Amino acid sequence: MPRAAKPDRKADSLSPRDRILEAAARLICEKGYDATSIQDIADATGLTKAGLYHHIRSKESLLLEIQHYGMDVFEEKVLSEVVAIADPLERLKGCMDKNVRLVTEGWSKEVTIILHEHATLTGEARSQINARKKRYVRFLETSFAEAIRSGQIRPVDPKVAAFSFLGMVLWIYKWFRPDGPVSAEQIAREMQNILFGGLEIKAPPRPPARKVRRA
Amino acid sequence: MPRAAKPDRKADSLSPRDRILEAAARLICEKGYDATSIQDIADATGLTKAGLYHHIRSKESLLLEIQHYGMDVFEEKVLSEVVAIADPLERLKGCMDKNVRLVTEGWSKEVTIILHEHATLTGEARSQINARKKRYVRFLETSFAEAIRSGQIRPVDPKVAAFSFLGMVLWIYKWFRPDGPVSAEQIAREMQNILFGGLEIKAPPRPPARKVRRA
Amino acid sequence: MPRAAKPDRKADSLSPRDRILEAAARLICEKGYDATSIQDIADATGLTKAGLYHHIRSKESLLLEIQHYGMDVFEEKVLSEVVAIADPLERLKGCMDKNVRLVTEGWSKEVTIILHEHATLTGEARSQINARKKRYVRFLETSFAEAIRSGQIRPVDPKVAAFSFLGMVLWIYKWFRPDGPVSAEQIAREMQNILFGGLEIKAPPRPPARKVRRA
Amino acid sequence: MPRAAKPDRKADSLSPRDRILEAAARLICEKGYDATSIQDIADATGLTKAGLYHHIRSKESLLLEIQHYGMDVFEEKVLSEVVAIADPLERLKGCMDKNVRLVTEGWSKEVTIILHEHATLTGEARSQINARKKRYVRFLETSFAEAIRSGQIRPVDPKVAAFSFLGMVLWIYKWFRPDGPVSAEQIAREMQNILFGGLEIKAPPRPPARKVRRA
DNA sequence: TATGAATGAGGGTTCATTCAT
DNA sequence: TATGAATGAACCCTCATTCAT
Repeated sequence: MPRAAKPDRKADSLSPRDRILEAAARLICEKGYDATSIQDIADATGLTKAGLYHHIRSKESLLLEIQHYGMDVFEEKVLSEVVAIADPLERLKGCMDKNVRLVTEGWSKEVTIILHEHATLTGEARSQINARKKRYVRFLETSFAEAIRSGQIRPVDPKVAAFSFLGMVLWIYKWFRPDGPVSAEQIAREMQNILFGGLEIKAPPRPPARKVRRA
Repeated sequence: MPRAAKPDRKADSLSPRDRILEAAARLICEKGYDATSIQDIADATGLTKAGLYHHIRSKESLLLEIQHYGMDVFEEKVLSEVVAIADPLERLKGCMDKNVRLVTEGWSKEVTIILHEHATLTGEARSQINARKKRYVRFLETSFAEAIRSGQIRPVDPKVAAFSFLGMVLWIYKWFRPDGPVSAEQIAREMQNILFGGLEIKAPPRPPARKVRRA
Repeated sequence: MPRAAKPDRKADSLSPRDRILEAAARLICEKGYDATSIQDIADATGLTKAGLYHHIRSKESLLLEIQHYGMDVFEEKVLSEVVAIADPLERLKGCMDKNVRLVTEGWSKEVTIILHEHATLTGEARSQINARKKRYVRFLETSFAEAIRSGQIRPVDPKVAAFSFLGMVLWIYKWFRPDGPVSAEQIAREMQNILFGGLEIKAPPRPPARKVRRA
Repeated sequence: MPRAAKPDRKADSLSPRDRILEAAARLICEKGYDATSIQDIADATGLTKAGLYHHIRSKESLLLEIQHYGMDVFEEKVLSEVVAIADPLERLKGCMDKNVRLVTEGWSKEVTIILHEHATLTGEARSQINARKKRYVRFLETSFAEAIRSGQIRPVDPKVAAFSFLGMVLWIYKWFRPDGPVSAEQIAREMQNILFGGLEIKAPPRPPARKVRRA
């Protein structure tokens, strides 16, 4: 399993194991799991097919590992950065910012695979990944519920809110192009604005507003 | 063997052709295009592989036909219902409502396939479908831009707004279960609320502002 | 079986049967027997595959019939024209002339098929055609032997002479193009010249030769 | 499994690759390309179909390789042996001798395939082989033209002469049987005799000879 | 570690032929 | 006669995986 804490001199100094994961992720992301053959991965790593099997147990285990790795990165780059934020609205905004950047900046391969090959794994492997995904959904749901209770955002269904958040953010992998007209920063800013700029109850307004109206 | 003498509520009275499309859509939706074999589809329709080829030209043509059919339904059930709405905000709200219902009520198979197998078709076939998809994106972008110009919603990037809309709505296919805790109606209502209830510039503020300007 | 004695107003007035044979011959000549499907022949005749089977017994029977028909035409246009010639050398020269014309002028399709699909038929069907071919070889051998006995041509092996004759003449189907630089007439004349102009013993030499034998 | 420790006179010591080519050539020669299945070739080599594909790229590539190999052998055993002969008539006679021996002695399989499957290859592969064939035709044409200019043979059309030469010689593959009544040597001798014994202008002898006799 | 060779299973597709209508 | 539908057998080829070396 690739550790994030590494000399990190880029792809050339990686262990064979990591070079395989790297190549597999690239190919599976580009062509899909079924359309990527073991031969493709062997070619991309300069190994023979049989040689490859000294490093991996099976094609499916590769996919599982890539998905776990993607979740590792996600949890490191997104979740762990925001879990400690006490204010639920700030937590959600931070989460959106980090998540947009993850999807748009460099880790899109693994994320794309997790999203696109969501039904390829089966049995235990599938359950493992699904459990990790559900943790994230629940984290979002909980945060939305908190923000509603605290009066920071309007009372909406937390589940629908969480999946709306996810849909907006994860859908990005289907249309974003790094060399396109919209930058990652713009997307992060605009999406925060779109979802929270409206959703959010503009703090002073409401209670005063009521008072004013009553007056 | 299809007997004509039957109550025939649904699938039983279809032409062989349509029964094949129906079965193929179901299987491809469930397992993915690559994981669905011609044998699977033959089994599901009670034909032999060779018999199947009496009705279709190739596996890929099946996928193309399903996707075109999905786009047909989409354009009939969603686009054609809202294009004539003059008010851009109402148009967008109506569009969201119709689209959510399409995704949640019965046509999800074809839509799912269009979304999930977005890179499976190649060449001319792929271009055809992509062109139809892009029409929808542009329709949304344009509507958002109009609504911004008319002052009905806050000034956000129309492209990001359009893809946020799409992400929210289309992502539904990944999590919605008809027998789940959230109904299709709820989703439609809540998502309208989430995206426009916030995005929209609340009416009261504006009139005074206008009056002031006019004054 | 197509009769040669017909109104002969060309392809349009033919019986379905003959239109099938005509189309099959054309296609099999162009693409080969294995590469020509029953569907191809059905398409070319405007029939359905099943309709075709009302007129023919099997694909192989079609090939047999075409080959028999080719042999019919050959015997009518070549053999029957020259068998009665008493002088063996004149007979051979006439035979070459007729044969070259047959191969180059209009009946090349059936002849090509007989030559190219010489191993496609099996069993009884193959034997039938082979028997007819062998008759021709023996006819040539006999004629060469006669011409040698009569002192008209030099003493060569009649079998090799016969197959040389055949090779020269039948090979034409591999290289002749009606719109090419060499006309059918030229070929006929030149090949007579090449084979007999040389082979033939020029008049004067002969008498001495007899004397030698007598001595 | 190829064991190295063996007397190994012929086929047994070949590389798997060559054993495949050998078997394929034999089968394709016997039954034709279309009628020879990959399964046939696999059976003949003791491999499975999938195992076969470890050594070859496709069925068509096998045919191409066989044809190129046939041309290689032809150029080595025929062309290279005679190109250097200065006298054009001697060159043609030598060529006929070598060519007859090639067709009758052991290399007939590949030659037969080149001749019979002349329309099976397509595209680039076909062009490659055709180019090599055409070189030979031009070589013969040129040699005939030279021999005519030098007054060694009577003035005939070089193109027709070249194709007559080819027809005689190549047709052999259709009728020659190693255990038949005519030996390869006989064929070579007789065909030289038939084509050149007559074609050739008996140099000074004839016109003077006549005068002398008359005198 | 590494590999060449091999394989069983299965992929999509085509074929000549049949038969109820 | 004619046909739409169907089929069993075969087609070429690819796959993930294994194993002796």
